Amino acid sequence: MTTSTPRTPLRRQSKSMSPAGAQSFGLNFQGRLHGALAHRLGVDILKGVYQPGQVLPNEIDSSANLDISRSAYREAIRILAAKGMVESRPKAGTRVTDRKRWNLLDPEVLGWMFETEPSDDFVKGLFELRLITEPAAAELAALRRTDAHLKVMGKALDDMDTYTLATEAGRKADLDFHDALMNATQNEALASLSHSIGAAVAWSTRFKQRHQALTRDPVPDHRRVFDAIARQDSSAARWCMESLIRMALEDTQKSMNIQYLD
Amino acid sequence: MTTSTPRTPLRRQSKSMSPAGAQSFGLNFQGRLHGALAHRLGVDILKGVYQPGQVLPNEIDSSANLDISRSAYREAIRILAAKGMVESRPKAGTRVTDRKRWNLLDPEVLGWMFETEPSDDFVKGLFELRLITEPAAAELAALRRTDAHLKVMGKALDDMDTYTLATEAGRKADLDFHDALMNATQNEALASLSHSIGAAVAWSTRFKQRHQALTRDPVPDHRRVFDAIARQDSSAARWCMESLIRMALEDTQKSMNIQYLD
DNA sequence: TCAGGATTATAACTCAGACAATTAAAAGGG
DNA sequence: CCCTTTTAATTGTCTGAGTTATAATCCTGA
Repeated sequence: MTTSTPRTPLRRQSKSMSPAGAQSFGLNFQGRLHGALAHRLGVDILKGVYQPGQVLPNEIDSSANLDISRSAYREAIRILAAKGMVESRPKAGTRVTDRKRWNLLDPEVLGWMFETEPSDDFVKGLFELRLITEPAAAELAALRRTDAHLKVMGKALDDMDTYTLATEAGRKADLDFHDALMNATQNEALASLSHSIGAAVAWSTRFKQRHQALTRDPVPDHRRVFDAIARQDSSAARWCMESLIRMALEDTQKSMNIQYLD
Repeated sequence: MTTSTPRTPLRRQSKSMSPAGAQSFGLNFQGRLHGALAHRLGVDILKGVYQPGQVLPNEIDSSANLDISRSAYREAIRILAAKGMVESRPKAGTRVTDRKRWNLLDPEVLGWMFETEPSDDFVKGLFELRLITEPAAAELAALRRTDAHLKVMGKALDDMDTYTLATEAGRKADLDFHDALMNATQNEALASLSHSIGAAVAWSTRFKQRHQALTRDPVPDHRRVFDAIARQDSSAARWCMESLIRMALEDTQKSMNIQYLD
């Protein structure tokens, strides 16, 4: 029990068959060792396996234990450092930074978050943030949208209808809709934020799907938002978006708390 | 003129005197080659020296031209990739990703943004985002703050008063105030967002300082927010925060446009 | 006993050169 | 013209060495 065996084989098994299972399912970063390791370490940090303040074993030992080269290991650490999760200094080692410094809104970090069961508080916080930003965004979109934006949103809405949130294509359409809406706000910073949150929401949607069949058809809610934006009714857009998010929150909470109640 | 000379000497000049100038002034990442390079490339991408879709010269040539090792170069690229700014694939090379995928709210990226004169639109967008999130945050803080939060905020406020925004200590106090406020909201995601934006605001404050003496004493505005939160008056907190940001926006715009007008 | 400066040991950092794996693009075959 | 095979360019990975920064220790002197 001296050498801990890796939980899942970090690297693709020598020359085995192609792993269509994970690769095709939105989990990118596969096939690159440094990415895979960053992923694993990131998840471990988020799970608390490595706690803030704790220093990781040094490069030599770590890479040896993981049976990868120092280069690959270092690149993984560089990725985590770029996301504010670790900090390396000569002689002092690499230590997990304080939680406040983590870039929780980084799309990849959010993805890692939803890999495990995210804490109830965090999900609530995320929806709270959505309730703050997205209605405001809808309002701006209603004021600034062009016909081009409208067309993209309409297309996405139709796609959501034909496929559903149960399919990958449907979830992509959902993302497209929100992305187009954010583009319509003409605010890059806001768009960037919502892009991140959107990714997280997509993860949570998958999460919901796993735990219970989707209760509600989300398309009508979306269409109300769309219509309001189309007729440039900013206050209606705000209100409809708010109600859309509240619905989603309700669904999510139902599917999450179901394991706590009874 | 075949080999382009580096603009600033990426690496510390062999054994010259210590560079207290930059190091002590909030510019971290110095002294680490990969960090310095990521910084330079990041700024170049943001400036449009490398445009989205463009592929960078390959690792071998790049590292040779920059006179650094491939490892250091690769780690720099890994950092940029982690921030969504580039994407590498074997045979295809490393290309600058679409602007929409950049993590503009990453604190480091925001820092790079303000390194050069950021576009007027971007700054406006940032303030728009502040106007959306921070009043809402103040409202939540008023509802959820504990005495401990209040104490920290009060301390920061006093510090802002004694030092001013003209000093590093004063700007830090400003950051502390906003950070404490965000902690009071008990919303990690919101706090993470505001931490990023706060960093950007600090940069823009420095920017303002460079171009004109600060016109207004910001402490009274902050104190009004503080008082509202102290007495748990959520709507007042929202309103005061909104007005605080509008003032800051006004100052910033004045100092930015001054170079266009006459 | 303690403060401050020199020393040391440890970690990250950088380097060089080789080989492997991936894949876009070209070549070839039906 | 489409599909398959080959090729070649590029990133990815590995190894092993030396360098540099710095936390911790030791030492000196007050």
